[in-house]
Amino acid sequence: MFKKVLIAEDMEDINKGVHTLLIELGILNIEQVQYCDDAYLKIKRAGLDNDPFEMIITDLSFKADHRSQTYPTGQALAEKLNAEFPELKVIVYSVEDRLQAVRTLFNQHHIDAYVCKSRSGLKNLTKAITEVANGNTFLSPEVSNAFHSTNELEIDDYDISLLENLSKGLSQEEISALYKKANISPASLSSIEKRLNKLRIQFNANNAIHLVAIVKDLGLI
Amino acid sequence: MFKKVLIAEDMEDINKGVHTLLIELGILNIEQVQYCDDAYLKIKRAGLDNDPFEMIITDLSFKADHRSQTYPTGQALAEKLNAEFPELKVIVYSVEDRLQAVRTLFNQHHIDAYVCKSRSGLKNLTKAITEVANGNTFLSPEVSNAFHSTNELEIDDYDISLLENLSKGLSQEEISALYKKANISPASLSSIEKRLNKLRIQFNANNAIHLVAIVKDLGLI
DNA sequence: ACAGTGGTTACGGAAATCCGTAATGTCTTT
DNA sequence: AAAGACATTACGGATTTCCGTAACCACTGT
Repeated sequence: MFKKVLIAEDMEDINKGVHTLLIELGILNIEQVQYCDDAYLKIKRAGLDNDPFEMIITDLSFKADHRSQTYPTGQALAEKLNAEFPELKVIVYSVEDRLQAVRTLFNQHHIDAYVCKSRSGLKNLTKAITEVANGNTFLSPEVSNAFHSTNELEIDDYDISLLENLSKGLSQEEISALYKKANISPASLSSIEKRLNKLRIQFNANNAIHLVAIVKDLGLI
Repeated sequence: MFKKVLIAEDMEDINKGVHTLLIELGILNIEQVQYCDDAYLKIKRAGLDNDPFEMIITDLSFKADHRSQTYPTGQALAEKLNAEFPELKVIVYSVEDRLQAVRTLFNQHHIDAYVCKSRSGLKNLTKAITEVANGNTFLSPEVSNAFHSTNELEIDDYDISLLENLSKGLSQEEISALYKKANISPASLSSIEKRLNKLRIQFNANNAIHLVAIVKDLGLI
């Protein structure tokens, strides 16, 4: 089991809950921070002191306040940690249950576990910690279908970009002009229309507004 | 100070945090539930037993699971409690910081305090409890401008309903037909167009898609 | 009673979307 | 080189959204 663990979480009460859990698991050295930047600094410091953290449990969303942050979200922190401290184990503990977000965390930033805060959040967190301690990964049941799922796999980056531009208020014609300038391949208005039509069918959307609302709810954009 | 208090909150760790706070405040009789329906039943029961709760601290959002609920959200619970137990004090303790939601909770459902879960959530909750115990109301600083504020005051429930229907994929004409059937007052296509135009200006949106994307990001819908 | 204000409705034209069809282009297979 | 599959583009028409103007109420205040 781990000996030295860091908790990053901006709500003090949850912080307390996770803290007691770690104590019950027999982890001796536990530190807590309420900002991602502090988390990074503590990990950096510990590394320099040759007494590195073995694991971090972090939330995803941190409410912004007066202090401006280099790493405003757990996502940004995870990315940085993966780049600089690849051996550090990372568990994300968040209310978010958007499959796309979970996928990128695992695939791009190589986190070791993702646990959804929910009624049985602490139970799952316990499982996650023991799994990670054994060198495995862990995925909360709420988002377990993030990977071995059949659906929505055929939506590529082009689709995402299309949806993002739509949600930014560009008309289809403006998007066409933009893609022509940027040399992005299907750039004609006609192709864009066709692609959006495909997406509408795929997501059972009545119109473009509906489509954007749906994919925003799914966390695709 | 209160003697008998109920906590409704679906995440066990936060539940624990609030619980310890209440103990520190010297409140003897504390009960907890993880579902709004259970909260209602407990309060009902206590009323029949002539030993009613004096206060409830409730979250707003409860994750849905297998059990189907009559009151799926804290909002629905607050509405029911205000109608049936008007003397019961209600404190809402939630991460939500949407001003419109806070306003309706105070104006329609007559809650006594609204506290945002945040870094200083427990501190504010303490304040809220003492204020409510003295017969006052309390509002977290994060949402204190929900009332004496200049901004976004002119977005009412009608606007919200409009945006929601838009995001559900209804065309403006369909919304018009719907409102005519439901006897909702500005029901003509023309009025709906005009209202949406106002909202677009207010939110600096280029078109309806953009508008829906923005208000979804803001959490208005 | 009267003008003024603000909200609802009506209408019309420009622009954007939705949707089907068809032409062109590109690449693979034989 | 020819044929077939597939993506991209082009075009036309129906529908919807966008936006200005104006008529029609209801309500206010001097």
